[in-house]
Amino acid sequence: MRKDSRLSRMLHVLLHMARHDGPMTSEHIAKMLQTNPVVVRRTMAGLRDAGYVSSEKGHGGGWVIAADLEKVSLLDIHRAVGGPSLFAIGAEHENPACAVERAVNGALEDALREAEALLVARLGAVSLAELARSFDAQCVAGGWNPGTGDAYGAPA
Amino acid sequence: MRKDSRLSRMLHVLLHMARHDGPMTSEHIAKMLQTNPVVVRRTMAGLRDAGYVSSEKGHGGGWVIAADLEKVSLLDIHRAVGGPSLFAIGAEHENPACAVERAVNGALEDALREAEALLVARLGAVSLAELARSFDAQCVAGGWNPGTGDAYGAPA
DNA sequence: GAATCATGTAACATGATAAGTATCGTGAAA
DNA sequence: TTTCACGATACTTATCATGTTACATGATTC
Repeated sequence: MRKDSRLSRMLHVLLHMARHDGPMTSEHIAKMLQTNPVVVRRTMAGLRDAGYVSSEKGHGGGWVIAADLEKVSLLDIHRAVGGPSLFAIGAEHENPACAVERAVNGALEDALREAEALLVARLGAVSLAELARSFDAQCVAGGWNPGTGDAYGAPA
Repeated sequence: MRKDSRLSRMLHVLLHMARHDGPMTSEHIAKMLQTNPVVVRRTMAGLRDAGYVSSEKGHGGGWVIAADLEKVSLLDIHRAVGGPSLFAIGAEHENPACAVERAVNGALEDALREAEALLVARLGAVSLAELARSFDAQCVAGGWNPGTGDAYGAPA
């Protein structure tokens, strides 16, 4: 099953926006993500509704960050893009009549619940600002300075 | 996206088989799962290849358990049905050229890896026999005796 | 105010994958 | 030899993120 990459993509965009002066257009962002401007607008609409970014039309318009990155976690972004189910596996029926099936589903859901709690905790513990700082630290450790420009010509 | 229910379904089937004398036909199993016999054969083929069940053709044929349930974990079943990806989210590109994207993916993958390790540990720690016993215990606690027959007429 | 730029939105196509279905072949038991 | 049950193939369906086209709306520039 193809994976939902909205969270990953939005984090990618937000980090670029953080080190970018002025608005970024959907067109520009789409090139970064190697996709279509409409996909960008569609996905970023969730971030706008949550107040993390804002958008302006017309000349000089585009997207800008509208929140304190220290106060927004990866989990917040996950939820802003729709908070899709984290897992690809699950039970077929919600409330099965069969007692065996209920027992099986209960056991599986226990395990999934634990894993989800861990994942939610991890995503909730990291702010966008921290993620940006850890990127900067990686750059220094790697011996090159990304400066303040876009970094998508960076060495592999 | 619709969730992969193969693990859940196979656990359901195996517990019924454990409390059932003689082979169970794909038709019979399909009714339990509210699906089609072909889907049953397709999914159970993985269990057969792994040696957890065996199948016989002709009169009196069907599926029987072929392994010690104490020695088969939920994780084993997950792998036998194809071991599909556990998560519904992930990164878009495997090895992005963009350094920011690599940093984002790395952070996400760290969190996912932890959650996956926990989930794998939980599924690996429970044997089918334990799952069957916990079902029996639930029955007793609920004040009714499922006996040795099929239990899918059990009270909700 | 006309042209241009950029977002907003609707509608439809695509891709991937589990699941559902129909059909025929094969082998075993009665 | 008839029936039963699995094995295998091919095709369809359902779902949903993603991709794409087209057009409307609003803001800036001239």
